[in-house]
Amino acid sequence: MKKKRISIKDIAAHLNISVTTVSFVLNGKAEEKHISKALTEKVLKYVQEVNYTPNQIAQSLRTGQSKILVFMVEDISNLFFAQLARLIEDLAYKKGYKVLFCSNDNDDKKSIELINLFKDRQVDGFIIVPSPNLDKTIAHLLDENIPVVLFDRYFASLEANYVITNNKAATENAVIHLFENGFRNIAYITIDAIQSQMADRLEGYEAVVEKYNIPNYTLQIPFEETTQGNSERYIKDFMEENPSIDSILFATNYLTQSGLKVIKQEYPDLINSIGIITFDDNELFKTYSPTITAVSQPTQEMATMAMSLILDLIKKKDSSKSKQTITLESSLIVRESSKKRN
Amino acid sequence: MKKKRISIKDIAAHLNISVTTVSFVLNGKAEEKHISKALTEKVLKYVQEVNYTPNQIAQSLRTGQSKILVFMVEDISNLFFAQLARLIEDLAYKKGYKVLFCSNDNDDKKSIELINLFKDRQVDGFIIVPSPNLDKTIAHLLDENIPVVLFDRYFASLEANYVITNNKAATENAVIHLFENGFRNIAYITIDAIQSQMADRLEGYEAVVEKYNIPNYTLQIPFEETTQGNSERYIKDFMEENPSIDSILFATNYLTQSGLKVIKQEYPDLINSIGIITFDDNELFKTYSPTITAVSQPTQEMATMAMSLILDLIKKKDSSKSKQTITLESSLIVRESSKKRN
DNA sequence: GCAAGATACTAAACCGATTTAGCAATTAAA
DNA sequence: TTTAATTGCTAAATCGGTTTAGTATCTTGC
Repeated sequence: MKKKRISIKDIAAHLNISVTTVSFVLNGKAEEKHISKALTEKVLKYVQEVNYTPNQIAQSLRTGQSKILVFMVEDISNLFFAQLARLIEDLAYKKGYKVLFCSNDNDDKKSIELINLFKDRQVDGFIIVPSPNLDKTIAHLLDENIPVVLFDRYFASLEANYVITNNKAATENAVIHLFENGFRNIAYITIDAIQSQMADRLEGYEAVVEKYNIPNYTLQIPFEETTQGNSERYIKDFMEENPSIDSILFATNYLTQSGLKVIKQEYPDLINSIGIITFDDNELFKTYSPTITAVSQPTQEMATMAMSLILDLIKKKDSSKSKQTITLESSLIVRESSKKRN
Repeated sequence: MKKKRISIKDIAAHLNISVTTVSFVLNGKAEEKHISKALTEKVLKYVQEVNYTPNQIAQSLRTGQSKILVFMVEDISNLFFAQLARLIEDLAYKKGYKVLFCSNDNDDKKSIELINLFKDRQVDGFIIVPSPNLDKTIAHLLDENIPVVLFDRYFASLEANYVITNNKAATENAVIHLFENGFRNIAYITIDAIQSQMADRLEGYEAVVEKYNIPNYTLQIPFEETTQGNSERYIKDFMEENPSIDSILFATNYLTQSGLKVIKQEYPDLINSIGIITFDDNELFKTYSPTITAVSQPTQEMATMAMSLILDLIKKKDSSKSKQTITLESSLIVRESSKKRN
C-alpha cells in the first residue's frame, strides 16, 4: 500500500532526461547550465504535478548541510527557556532551519553526550546554554569550526560568540530598588552554581549591600537540591535563622516558587509586607497578591541576536575570527511586592 | 584546519580490510557473518581509539530511518506543552530518538507546511496536537503508513491512534464541585474552537448546569482574539453583562490568566469570594491568593502512552491495523478558590 | 577421497541527491 | 571554410553508510 516517495530519478525517467538536468532545474541553475527554457518549463511543470520535494537526507549527505540547528537549554519545561524556544523556533523556520531542542539539566556529562549525538547528525549549528564546565567541549567544537553561540552564560576562559544579559547590573538595580523603597535587610537566595550568570548576580548583590553598608544575607542552595525539591527546606531554615530579613531577591524563577511556598506556609502574614523581587517574569505575577516585581530578561532580543549570530557563522565557513559578546540589558518590572505596603 | 570526520572507509583502509567487514562488526553482526574474533576485536579497538561514530545522515539515507520524532504542539511556550515536551524528550532520548518540537499555533496551514517539511526529513514518527481541520492531512499520513499519534484532541471522523483525556468528565467534575460548594451561577469561559477537547469540555459544563437546573453562562472567545490579547475585553464585557455570576470555570490556562487580570482590575474584592477553577495546573496556583483549584491533566501518563504508541507503530511497519484510543483521566486539585470563603 | 557445509571475508549495488567533466550540435568569428 | 565559442544536455563520481550475493578456504561426514 505504501507508495514510495517519488525521487529525482523517477522524474528523469518519466521525462526521458537525465537526473542532472532535473537537479539543475530544481536548483535554479537552468540558465547557468544552458538548459533550454522549454525543457525547464516541462520539468518544473511535472515536478509541480507530482508534488515532488527533494529528500533532505540525501541532500544533507551530499552537501554536508542539514538545515537543522540545536538549541540546548537547561530545561525546556522552564518557562524562561520555553519562551525562548518559541522565539528561536519562529526565527529559525523563517530562515529555512528546523530546531532540535534539548535539556541538559545543567549537567556536563549530559551536555557532552547530546553534543556528540548532534555532531553525528551533522547539525549546522548550536545555540547552547552551557553547563558549568562545558568550556573545553565547546572549545573542541570551535576547533572543528562548528558554528556555536553560547547563551545566557559566559566563560571567562573561552573566547566565543556569546549572547548574555548584564546580570550584575540587573541585581544591582533590583537591590538598589529595594533599598530605595526602605528595605534594609535584603536577602539574596540563589543556587551555588559557579556559572557566570549566577556569579554575576551574586556580585551585583554583594556590591550594593557593601556600598550601602547593609547586612549581607545570602543563601546558596546546591543546584542538585533544587531539582530534588529540597529548596523549600533550605529557605525555611534560612528564614528561621535570619528573622530580621525584610525582603528577598530570588535569583531564579523556580527559587521564587519555592520561596513563595515557604512564606505562605510558615509566615502567611509576611507576604503582605516582605519585599520580593524575582528573576524572570511570569504572567501570573501581574495578578499575584501582591503583584510581584521581576527582573525581566529581553527574551526577544536575546533570541534575535542568537539567531543572527549563528546564521552569520553558518554563512561564512571560517568562524575562527571576530568572536562577539553581545550583552543585553534586563529591565526591572516594578510591581507591589518591592514596595513598602500596609 | 578543519580535520574532517573519520569515515568507515578510513577505518577499512587503515586496517586493510573491507568496509563491509567494518560495518558488520559495528552493527554487532560479526558472529552472524563469521568475522573472526581476532579481527572483530581489532576493529573495535581501532574504532574506539579514533573515537569513530557513524554519520547518521548516511545511515538514515540507506536505512530510511532517521531516529527523529516530531512533537507538534499548539505553542511550545505554553507551560502545559512545554512540560509535555520535556517528558517526551526524556523518554525519546532514552530510546535513541531525538525530537523536533514545533508550534502550529492551532493553524491548519502552518500544520500542513510543517508536516511536509518533516516528511522531507524522513522523520520516523509524528506526535501531533492537531489544528482544527487537520484530519484529512493526517489521513494522508496514515495512508502513507507513516507513524502518527494524535494528542490531546480527537477527530470523530478519523480512525487513528489517540492519546487524549476525558475532558467531558473533567469539566463535569469541576462544575459539580463548584455546585457542591454552594455556587449556583457558574460561568464557563472558553474559546470558540470546535475541536474535540473544547467541545467535550463545553458538553460537560452544559450537561451539569442542565442537570442541576442552574443558569448557563457561557463565554466563547474567538481563538484569534485570544492570541491577540483581546481576551480581557471579552471577559470584562461578559462579567459586566452577567453580574450574578458567582464562579468561573476557565477552559485553558491562558484564559485563566486573562480572567484573573480582569477580576483584579475591575472587581478587586471579588477575588476573595468568586469561585475559580482552571484547566491546567501551575506551581504558582499553590500559593496564589486564593490558592487556585485546577483540573490537572496527567502529563506524565500522556507522554508515556504517546511514546509507547509511537514506538510500537515504528516497530511494526504495518500501522494499518489496530488503532487505539487511549483516554486518561484528569484530576481535580482542590484548593481554596473553589470553596466558599470569608 | 570427495561432496557438503561451515568459516572468513569482500565486491558491488544501493539510498537520493549534487556536481564535475565532457560530448554533440549549433552559432559566431576569422 | 574552418576554427572557436556557445548551447543543450548527460555520464559518472561522490557523500558515508548498509546489505546482498558472492568467492575462497577449511572442516567434516561417509
